[in-house]
Amino acid sequence: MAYTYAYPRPALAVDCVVFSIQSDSLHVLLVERAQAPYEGWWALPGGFVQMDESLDEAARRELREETGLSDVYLEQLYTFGEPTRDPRSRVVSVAYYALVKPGGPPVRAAADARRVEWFPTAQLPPLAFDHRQIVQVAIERLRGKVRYRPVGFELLPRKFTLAQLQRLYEVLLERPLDKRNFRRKVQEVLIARGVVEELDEFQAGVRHRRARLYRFDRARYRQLEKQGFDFEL
Amino acid sequence: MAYTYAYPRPALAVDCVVFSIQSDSLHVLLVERAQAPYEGWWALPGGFVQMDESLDEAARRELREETGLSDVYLEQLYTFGEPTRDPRSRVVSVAYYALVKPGGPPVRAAADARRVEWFPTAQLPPLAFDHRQIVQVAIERLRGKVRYRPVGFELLPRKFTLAQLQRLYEVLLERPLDKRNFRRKVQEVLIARGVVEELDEFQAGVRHRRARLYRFDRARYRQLEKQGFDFEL
DNA sequence: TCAAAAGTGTTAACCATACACCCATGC
DNA sequence: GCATGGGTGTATGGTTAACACTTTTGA
Repeated sequence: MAYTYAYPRPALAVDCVVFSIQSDSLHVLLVERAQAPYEGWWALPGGFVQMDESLDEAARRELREETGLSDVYLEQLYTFGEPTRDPRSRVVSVAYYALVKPGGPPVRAAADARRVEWFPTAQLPPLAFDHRQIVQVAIERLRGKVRYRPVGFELLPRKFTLAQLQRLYEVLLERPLDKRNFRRKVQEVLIARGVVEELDEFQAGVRHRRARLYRFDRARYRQLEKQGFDFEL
Repeated sequence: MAYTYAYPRPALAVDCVVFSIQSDSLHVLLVERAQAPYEGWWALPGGFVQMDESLDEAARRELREETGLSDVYLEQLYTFGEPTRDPRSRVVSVAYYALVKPGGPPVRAAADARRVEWFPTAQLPPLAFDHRQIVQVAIERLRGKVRYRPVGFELLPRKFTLAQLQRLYEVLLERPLDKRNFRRKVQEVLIARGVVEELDEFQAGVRHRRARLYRFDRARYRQLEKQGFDFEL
């Protein structure tokens, strides 16, 4: 089958910058390309948009097909369209970033991906196309967003301790936070307003005092967000 | 001439939400479409991306062709790609927003545009496609951005008074600001650091005390931005 | 001389920051 | 019993917010 148009069209792709936290540092998921161009190079998971799916759907589909991931937090990042960003031909790519919670099923390579692996953002291998730049933009966006929106919870397990939450913020903001001030803030802006729920459950099996567990209430947050809820660490 | 591909491709367009301030309220520039679909409807200026131009270039070209505007502040907004957003066929649109200073050459209709007109954001006519939604997203982005980046200056004349600057912020933030507190803040965060330059010039021809004029130093801001300059009203 | 907007300081409330010790648990 | 991280309150300095009158100009 072939498709013919009166004017030339760029190809349209999506690419995903998938973040997770591992051993207290920010990681990105990369796939090793099985095909030219850049065969054998590491790249962002992604691929071409199909005619009957939205851009968000395309991003989710490609993620599922190439890495096995589903149920992630996904948000559009930026659209990259320099005429020469793909050596073959004009390809415009709508980039997304995704946040994944630890403890889900492990990633597995499939489709066009030979291998799939998590890399710490501080030590990325050379990347195909302009993917290095895309990762850079995604990191900046994430760091900016976390200051005024509670996206960080998407990087934690469903039930988490306040120490985990604090470490997450320290990793993302790249500065140490005071434990007591952090807890007071979380208490008054998140717990008091019901965005974070204090559970009657505790850690188990640790060789020190067990920490209380908490849960993020996304529905409650959405509700407050509409009323102009001003989040700030 | 015809162009043939092995797989179908969405068409790729750009659309621009052009903002200006007029009589103390935020306006958007719309064009009346000269062609189907939505012939006779108001729409955002925009059009299809050509193969040899970047997305930014496409946005600037379309703005120039349809409205005569050039030399505007332009920034990518979001990419809209619902499969049914265009009734003819699949069209993905990379939306931009632009800020224009008052007092430039007047806009003029050309190319596919029958008329060009400024509308206050509070009273927009029915818009073609999903352009109403795009405008909505652009307004939210602008309101958010102005809180932590000095984009507002792109909506003021090159030389402006502090009262104009304050009115601008009041329009964008939708709340009144205290004159003395506002001036102190501008003094210590912008003037003291050289981002805004105090001129030895004053308004003329007003029937009250003449206000001092100021100028935004974009180069100076760029320089500080790299060093992690924390702007905040 | 009047109307209209420019320009200018002080005080009180609030918020952010810095800081140190006891508690519970598993080994 | 000791090592490990969990959990808790207060005092200080800095920032924000509220507030009113005098000045300059053109008509």
